[in-house]
Amino acid sequence: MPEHPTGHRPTLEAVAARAGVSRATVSRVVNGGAGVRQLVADKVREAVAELGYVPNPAARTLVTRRTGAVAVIIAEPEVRIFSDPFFSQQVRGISKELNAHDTQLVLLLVEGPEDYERIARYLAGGHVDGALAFSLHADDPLPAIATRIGLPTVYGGRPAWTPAPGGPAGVTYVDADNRGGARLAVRHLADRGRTRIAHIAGPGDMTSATDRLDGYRDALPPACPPMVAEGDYTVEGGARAMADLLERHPELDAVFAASDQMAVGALRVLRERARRVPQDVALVGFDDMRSVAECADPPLTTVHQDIEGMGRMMARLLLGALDRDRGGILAPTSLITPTRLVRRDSA
Amino acid sequence: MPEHPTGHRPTLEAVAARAGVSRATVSRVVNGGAGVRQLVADKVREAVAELGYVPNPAARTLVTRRTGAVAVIIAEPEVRIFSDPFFSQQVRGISKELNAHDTQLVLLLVEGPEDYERIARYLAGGHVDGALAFSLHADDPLPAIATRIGLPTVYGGRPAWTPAPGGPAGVTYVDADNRGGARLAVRHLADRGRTRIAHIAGPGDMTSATDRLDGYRDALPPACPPMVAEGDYTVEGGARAMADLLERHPELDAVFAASDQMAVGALRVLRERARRVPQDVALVGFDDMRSVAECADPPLTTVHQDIEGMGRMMARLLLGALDRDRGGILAPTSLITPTRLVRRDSA
DNA sequence: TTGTAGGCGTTATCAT
DNA sequence: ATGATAACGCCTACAA
Repeated sequence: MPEHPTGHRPTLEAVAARAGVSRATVSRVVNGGAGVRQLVADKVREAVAELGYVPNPAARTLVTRRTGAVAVIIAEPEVRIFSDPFFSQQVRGISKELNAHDTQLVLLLVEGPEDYERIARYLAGGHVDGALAFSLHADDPLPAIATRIGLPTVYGGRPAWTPAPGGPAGVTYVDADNRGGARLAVRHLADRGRTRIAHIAGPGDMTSATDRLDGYRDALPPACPPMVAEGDYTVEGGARAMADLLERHPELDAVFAASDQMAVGALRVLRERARRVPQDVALVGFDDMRSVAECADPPLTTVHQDIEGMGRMMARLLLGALDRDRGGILAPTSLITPTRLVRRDSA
Repeated sequence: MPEHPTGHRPTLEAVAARAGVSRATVSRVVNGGAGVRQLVADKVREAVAELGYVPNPAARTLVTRRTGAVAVIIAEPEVRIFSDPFFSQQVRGISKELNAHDTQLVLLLVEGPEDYERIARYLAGGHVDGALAFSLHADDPLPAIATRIGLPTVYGGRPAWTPAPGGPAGVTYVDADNRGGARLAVRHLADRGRTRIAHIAGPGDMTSATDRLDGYRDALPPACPPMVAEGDYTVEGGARAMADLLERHPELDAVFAASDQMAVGALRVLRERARRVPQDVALVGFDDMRSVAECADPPLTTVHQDIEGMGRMMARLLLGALDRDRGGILAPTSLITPTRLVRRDSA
């Protein structure tokens, strides 16, 4: 196998010379080889192998105007991305789908507001053919940037400025059925005979949190008054919310937490206050992060969502738009993936 | 602010025409503007702004032979990457450093052995100027690929085929002082009067695990017999190892676990067996993953390492080599970052 | 089916 | 200090 650790790599020209054909023919063979005689094609492929030829992507991009890369933009405060396997899974799904289409993943981590300028410049530069963006808060400048540049973009999770699922979106996004999943959780609690069902909600500026809160309200039995405390999707936040809830509503007999992490925090506080789970207080989480839910004590009953699958869908949607038309008009579609309840021991 | 959602973006040519100068001058201004009269430079910058000109990276790469991107290659079985904030932190450190140098991060996730062909092709294609690679097992094909292609590469964690730290490396890598950290942990246990100190080790084919095991052996008091069980860095693995240890050595009064995750698993088993922590069994972890160590019950005493810092160092080493010489001979250096003990309640 | 030739947008080497 | 002009490596009409 030829090597070119230093010095210059062979070009189309070199392969052409070696195979005794023109550059055009080599190009055809390299790009699928339609319309080239079998015999000639074989000769070219041989030359390619002998010389260890690899196409120069920059040159290719220059003429085709396609980079074969998409950006994955993750803007999230440290606290979450550190402790949350959520992104890892979603990125993994994306990566699988992109790999299958020979497309590269350029990771753009947003550390602070000042980064958006850099990111805008990058996207405007035409380094990538499209973008996948996550967890946008209401004031996120990214959508405006993407729109201005005309960059096909798929969002992960319903963007905050978007009407509730079902309504016209204006953008393309993939999300779990947060509201439906929350209903599942609360209904399960009610079915188990609980009548004082509280909710530990996520941050009010995230749609996953508000959608789950809506689902909680939907499914709450008429006789049960809403009891809600807001956390921030972290273990600590869940613990604080639980303490708050116990203070205000000592009579509660069930809790639906909007994330497994918060459920774990709640678990800790409940144990400290000597409330048994599930006997005294039944608890249901959300996310079904196995490393969290299964290892909790007791293991968490929780709402499962296919995170990796959502990542794959995002990539698929984008790739579809990319090779359908190169202008990149992405039909505003929202794709909602189903959730289901996973019963373990906490409820 | 001009937009080019569709149609063609302005080129150097257009800017030159608008400013009434040559392409060469515009190029100079865009690239720092040395050797151009102030007046002319300003005129050019104005034209750039008016037209919303952004350089075409492909064209630039074609002639400079630099992409301004580096690959981050992560090869790890699902089980870890899902539950481990380790990579997130390291990637974050890398991202920060790369951003500061206007360099892009291309993420290459290795799903299986069959992926190496794809990755080799990608790296050989000259899409990136260098690579950062993680957690290589002994038989990983990546180093051979990187060497063959002549791609400057920095490794995260001592590669398995490499002699113990201190010896000649042959490659450049950044690692924590695993051995020293393990000594810290065991010494702390001994100082607290423990005389039967066991160890839950990580996978035998990872240097972080074997180095920590070596450190355990180093610091073990002469009177204390080595008691070791192997886990796999996961909560479950830690639980199994702990159960195993208790079976074989019921007399143990302290445990040093090679990761916080495994320590959490151990914690669960100890509680099930009614051994109090730290009274009956003192426990020290490794990693100081805050989300894990602080939230454990009791909070874990553990060995801290600066994971994000390690990521930054990796990037810094690579970038340094990249703009020092463009051939990319990276002096084989190993950089070992210090560890320290963080005392909480488990020991 | 194959070859010829032009151009993609930039940097870099010369002159001037 | 500035401007021509030649690469850089590839794709793609168009011609043969």
